Amino acid sequence: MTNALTPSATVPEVRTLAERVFQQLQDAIVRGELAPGSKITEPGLSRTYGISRGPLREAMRRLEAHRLIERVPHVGARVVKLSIKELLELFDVREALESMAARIAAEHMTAEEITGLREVLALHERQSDLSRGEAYYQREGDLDFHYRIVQGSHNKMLMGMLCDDLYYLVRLYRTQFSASGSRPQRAFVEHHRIVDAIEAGDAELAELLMRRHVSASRENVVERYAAVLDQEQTATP
Amino acid sequence: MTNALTPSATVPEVRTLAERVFQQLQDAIVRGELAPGSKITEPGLSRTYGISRGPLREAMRRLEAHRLIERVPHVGARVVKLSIKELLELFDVREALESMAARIAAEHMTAEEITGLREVLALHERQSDLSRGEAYYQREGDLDFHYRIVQGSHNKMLMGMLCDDLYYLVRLYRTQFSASGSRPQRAFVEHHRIVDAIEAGDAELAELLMRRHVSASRENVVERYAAVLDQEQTATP
DNA sequence: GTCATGGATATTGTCGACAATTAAGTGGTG
DNA sequence: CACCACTTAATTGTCGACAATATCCATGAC
Repeated sequence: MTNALTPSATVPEVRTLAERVFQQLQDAIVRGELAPGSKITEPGLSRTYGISRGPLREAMRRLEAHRLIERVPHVGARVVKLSIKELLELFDVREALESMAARIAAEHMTAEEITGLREVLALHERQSDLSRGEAYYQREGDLDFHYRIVQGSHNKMLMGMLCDDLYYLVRLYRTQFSASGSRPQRAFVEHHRIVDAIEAGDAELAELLMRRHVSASRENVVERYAAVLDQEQTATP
Repeated sequence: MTNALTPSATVPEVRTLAERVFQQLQDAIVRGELAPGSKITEPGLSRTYGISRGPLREAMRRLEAHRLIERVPHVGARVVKLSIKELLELFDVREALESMAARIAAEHMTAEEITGLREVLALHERQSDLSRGEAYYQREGDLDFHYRIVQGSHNKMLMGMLCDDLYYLVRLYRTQFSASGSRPQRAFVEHHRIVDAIEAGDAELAELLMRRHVSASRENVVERYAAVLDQEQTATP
């Protein structure tokens, strides 16, 4: 299976210009090269990527549909900038969808898929031993884990919503809030328990554990955000 | 509040051609005027709606993002045709998202919104008394109810996913599977109980009830589908 | 000094034409 | 009769130019 987390590995089979520039823009936004909240103009991007405005507009439409940019008619487009409120909304949606995905995955995941899931877990454990505190890979690994569970649900609609839309926002939030890897080992334990439940075919438990897992991640964000606010308070009174 | 279920009432403030034709196409698809699975071509639609292909393509991109049409590069686009499998997937997603919406709504819905919700319920009850078996309005009313709860969550991401995307698919499925209103009075009771839970601020209960409500609706679809299959079996052995 | 008004400028929206690709129809051959 | 190659037609992808709209800035009035 190709690693779903590296779409930048240019597949030669990109059929259309609009599609290619869409992926490029998506990548640039998620990586933070296009700053959140910054205005993007059609002539500018047109020059940057060396294409006409036609395909570019289609790419922007797709970005808009994926919630990576926001457009206002006759005004322009800006890279999305998640507020803390919107970030928490994102976590609520994730909690709902991913817990459902875990439930269905527990019922429909194949033995091979479960094996692959365990391998991902082992790989992450090794990486976390080697480069302790190397948050980036941990986080990417975390998303890889969630990725595979969603795909294990074999529910195309779920896969589309989570893998094609929300997970790009999740990665964007990491760059935007510069979220370093927190609560590392605890997340590992939670991941293991979720896989155990899936392997046992215990749909209800898998759902509950995934729900708690996402919820805990959400609470972690809330705490970190509160800490940042508190620090700003004391720093500039 | 404007009725969210009648987007056909042409708002004079449609800023752009692409947006207008997008709404027109969306309406035509949901109403069944464009048959599910039928191929739609750009020159054809361009002539039909009297616009050039530029804005038309943008409208089609939006329709694709909303999962109302499916496109293949260099080949063309077809109106989406839900299989029974995809329909059930849709219900799974609805169950996840709407139960979450009910939970949040129980925590954040204002008194005015709850009053409006009760009025919708009363209206439906009157309509169901008057025109018994008039499934269409019952079903539209059902969606109106769900609509308001999602909006009561004040979660823009949830609202976008459900109201802007999934509910159009739900309406499409009705035309496609010619789903007449089944289990009418039972749904009413469930609706009432959900509102009661929301009004009491009981988030957990509201979530549970909504989950059962959508799940029951899903099971109803499964039964009806099985019945249709069975009928076809006996009819043409 | 502040606010309103007007025009200049840049950006977005729309259009028609050309190029690239696919699907279909036609003819020929084993 | 079936199958394959080629031609042809239609559709999609892409481009550059023009029109419509919003933003910005300067000017003037109160």
